[in-house]
Amino acid sequence: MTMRLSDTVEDYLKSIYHLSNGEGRVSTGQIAEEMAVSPASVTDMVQRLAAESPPLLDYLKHQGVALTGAGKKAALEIIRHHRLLELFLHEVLGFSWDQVHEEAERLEHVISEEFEERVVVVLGNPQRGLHGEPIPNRALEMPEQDCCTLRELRTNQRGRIQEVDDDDPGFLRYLASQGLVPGVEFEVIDYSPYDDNLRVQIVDGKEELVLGASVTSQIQVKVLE
Amino acid sequence: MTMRLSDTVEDYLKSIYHLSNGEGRVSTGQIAEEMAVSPASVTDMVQRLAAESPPLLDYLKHQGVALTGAGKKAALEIIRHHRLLELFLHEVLGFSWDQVHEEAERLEHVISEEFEERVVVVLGNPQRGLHGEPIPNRALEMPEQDCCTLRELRTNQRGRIQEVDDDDPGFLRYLASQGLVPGVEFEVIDYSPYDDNLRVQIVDGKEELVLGASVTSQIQVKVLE
DNA sequence: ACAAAATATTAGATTAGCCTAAAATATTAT
DNA sequence: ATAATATTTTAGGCTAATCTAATATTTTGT
Repeated sequence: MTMRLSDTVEDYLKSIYHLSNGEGRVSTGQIAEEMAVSPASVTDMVQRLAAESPPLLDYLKHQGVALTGAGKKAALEIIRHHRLLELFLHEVLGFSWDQVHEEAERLEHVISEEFEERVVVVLGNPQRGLHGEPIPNRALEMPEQDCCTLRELRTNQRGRIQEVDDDDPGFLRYLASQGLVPGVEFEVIDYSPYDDNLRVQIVDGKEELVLGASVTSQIQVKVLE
Repeated sequence: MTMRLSDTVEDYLKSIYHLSNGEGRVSTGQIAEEMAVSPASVTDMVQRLAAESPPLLDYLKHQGVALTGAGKKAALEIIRHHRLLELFLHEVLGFSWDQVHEEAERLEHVISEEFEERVVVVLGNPQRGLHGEPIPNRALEMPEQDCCTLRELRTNQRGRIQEVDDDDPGFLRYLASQGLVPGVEFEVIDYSPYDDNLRVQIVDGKEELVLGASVTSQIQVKVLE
């Protein structure tokens, strides 16, 4: 009896997916942090979701939770909605890339499968979202990704930006202003071990950029060569 | 302190608007019927809404409720969303005229003013919805309507269909199949006082149509001449 | 290995929105 | 005018989602 999930439950599943990348266990504390609710609320909720039939979470006291198959499906459905909506809001309604997240965050819970499918048709069945995120396919399978964070690269490594975090408008405007958008290729000129700064040269770009760890850890890249 | 209204509250205000046409008082029983909840739930809710500051309803025990200025504004905002969305879903995403209502019913509560405004731009600031309903303007004023129900017309009167009820997909498909869509002109050939049937000839249409009261009372028309 | 610190869980409350059953008030029909 | 019927309101309860405060468990540092 797969009941309609509340917006709140969908948000929990989505957060857990993001924290675990769909695989391992995550602590209730991490979830509380991510969702800005008290740890007690999280414990309560994860116990309820683990008690559903079928269970959406696998919960072990003091050992955190993992998504079950059903929980992962539900999370991917919402993530698919979110990414399709962000693209739709940009392409069809002209929202800027820093505005789309907030709007999609509300719409993702209420659109029908009919709406989803019509958006897919209008957009031409896109494989990646506005910020480079892979879009789960109709069968709710997430495409395999071969990436790491820019933070992990070192001097002389080259790469291509695959994906950037979509939830902070100010950060997104900053990235756009620096030309740090998905698809762009670059080379790491220098790594500074003390502050974790990277000096980066964008291919065809003008000056080099110096990027701190809080920036480089929010950019997913594919290493070239 | 005009707090964000819940979806439920918005639905109550919308129902009250529809039952009262924005003006008079409506009984708690009517609201309960319209919203498919118990009369006790309605009493509870209307008392809360009348106690808000500013009050959204004017409530007198055993005498029903009327929308206040604030309540009417809130209702019209949702109605504007609904009608713009129906048109958008049809024009941009290709939903059929009987599918749009259900989808708009959910979306109307979550779209931002930004979304609303971008839809207005894409649609060219439309004055009427997909089913002929007037769309409240940006200042949330409802255009004056000069209409009555088809049911009130009699033999030899001519008219133009202005608006049809949007909430029953089956009814809408029936109307479309009979050519009874907004803008169409017709003449009443005969009125039958016993069953309230009307014989109607559509201008440029083939055969006459015989329409029962449950159909004619859901069609708004403008009398011609 | 054990005390201190950090993290997680339980217990007890609150709020919104709904319900049913009982009581109060209006309306209608004779 | 009053009894019978309708409608409306009150009273008491339920569930989902949250909170704070108190307790329990795990992890860490010496």
